[in-house]
Amino acid sequence: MFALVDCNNFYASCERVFRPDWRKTPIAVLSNNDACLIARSDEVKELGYKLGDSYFKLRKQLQRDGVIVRSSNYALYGDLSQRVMECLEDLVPRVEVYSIDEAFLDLHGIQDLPAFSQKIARTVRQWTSIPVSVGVAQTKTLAKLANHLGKKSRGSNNVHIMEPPYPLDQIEIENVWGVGRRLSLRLRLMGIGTAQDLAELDCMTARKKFSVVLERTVRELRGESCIEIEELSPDPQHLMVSRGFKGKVTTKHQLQEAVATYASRVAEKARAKGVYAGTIQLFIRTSPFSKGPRYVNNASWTFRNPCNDNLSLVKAATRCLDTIWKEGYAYQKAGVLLTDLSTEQQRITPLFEITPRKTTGELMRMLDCMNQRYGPETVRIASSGIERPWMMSREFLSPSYTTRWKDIPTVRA
DNA sequence: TCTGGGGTCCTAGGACCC
DNA sequence: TCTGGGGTCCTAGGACCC
Repeated sequence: MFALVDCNNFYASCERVFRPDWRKTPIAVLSNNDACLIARSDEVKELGYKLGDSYFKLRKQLQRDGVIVRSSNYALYGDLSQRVMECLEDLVPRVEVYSIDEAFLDLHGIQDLPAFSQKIARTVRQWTSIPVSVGVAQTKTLAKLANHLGKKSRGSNNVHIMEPPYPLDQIEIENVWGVGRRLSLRLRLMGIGTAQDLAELDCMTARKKFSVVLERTVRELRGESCIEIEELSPDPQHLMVSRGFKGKVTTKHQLQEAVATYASRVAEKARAKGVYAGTIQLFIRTSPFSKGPRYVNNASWTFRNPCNDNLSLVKAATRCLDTIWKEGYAYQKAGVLLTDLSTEQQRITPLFEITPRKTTGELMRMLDCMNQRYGPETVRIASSGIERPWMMSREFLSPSYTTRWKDIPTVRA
């Protein structure tokens, strides 16, 4: 048996952890640049606000409805997520961290599933203050659906154990894990509208007309487990840092600052994951929504010696920018992508290359250490800019209660 | 006034090889 | 004056997920 543990309204719940006075207050969390709604507490959902609604259109309404609005604070959410996952790892031996707010658990051999599932929900709530829902079933796909059903039926303490006969006819095809917008449209045209219909689809047809992925989904819906728990997350294939700007960027100097900032950030990520980049790719673009002239381009640079230090990556990204920069456009976004990643063991160093100076590695270790201790970007490359007017706005940012010394809450007894 | 960010996997099709 | 068959590898693009 598998369980899917899912944090309820995760970002909104995180904002409440250190603000118990907001327990019953409606809370909405905004995307980067405070652009649109990406998370809502139950109260906000009940008020009728939709995911992806743009903030500036709703500002007054939200104010009238007494909704607390927050900018997204990934430092906080990431840290609280880790606490939830550690809590789960304490309860069961095999846990797959599936996303920032979800995990699959292997419940093989557990006798009293209802009692154990309740215990999971209770313990996570007690230890981390984050409410979760638990769905239990025979396959991962079914556990996802069990979770979905559990959330729909209130009062069941957010635990739902699904046993045959599965109530698949109550589930719309769009809610099946692995069936997205395009697939559901195609399936509906074939008269497949519920999870039950999909479970009844012939496996060969699923594979031939669609793909092996859909065939797996069909089998999983029938109770045949095809997707295993993956405890260890494999080494990443790509790493990317991209952001939209606050306002538009029209000068090369400012775009260069952004590119250096993103390249530094992605370098940091690579070091944290212990991987080296074989190739770096830069893209810049104007807004796809604006009426002005459009421009999208990318350039890449392949290293003879795979690397993950800020200096090499910023230098390469800047070179890429030189080749694609064009005057006269209002840039809206840029991104830096690392590919051809290798680990220390896999890393190929050319036979006759001068090995990179040891000091670079040392320098990066010191840099990471200081930035971890005193906050992100305490020490950074000068070309990433000082004032940085293009940097995304986060007007309603809450403190990073758990990851920043100066933000640690004070308790008075 | 705005419209997120970061991943994975699969498939189709072209280049190239014998 | 014609043009098979069977591979591999790579890339781009499309689908999905959160």
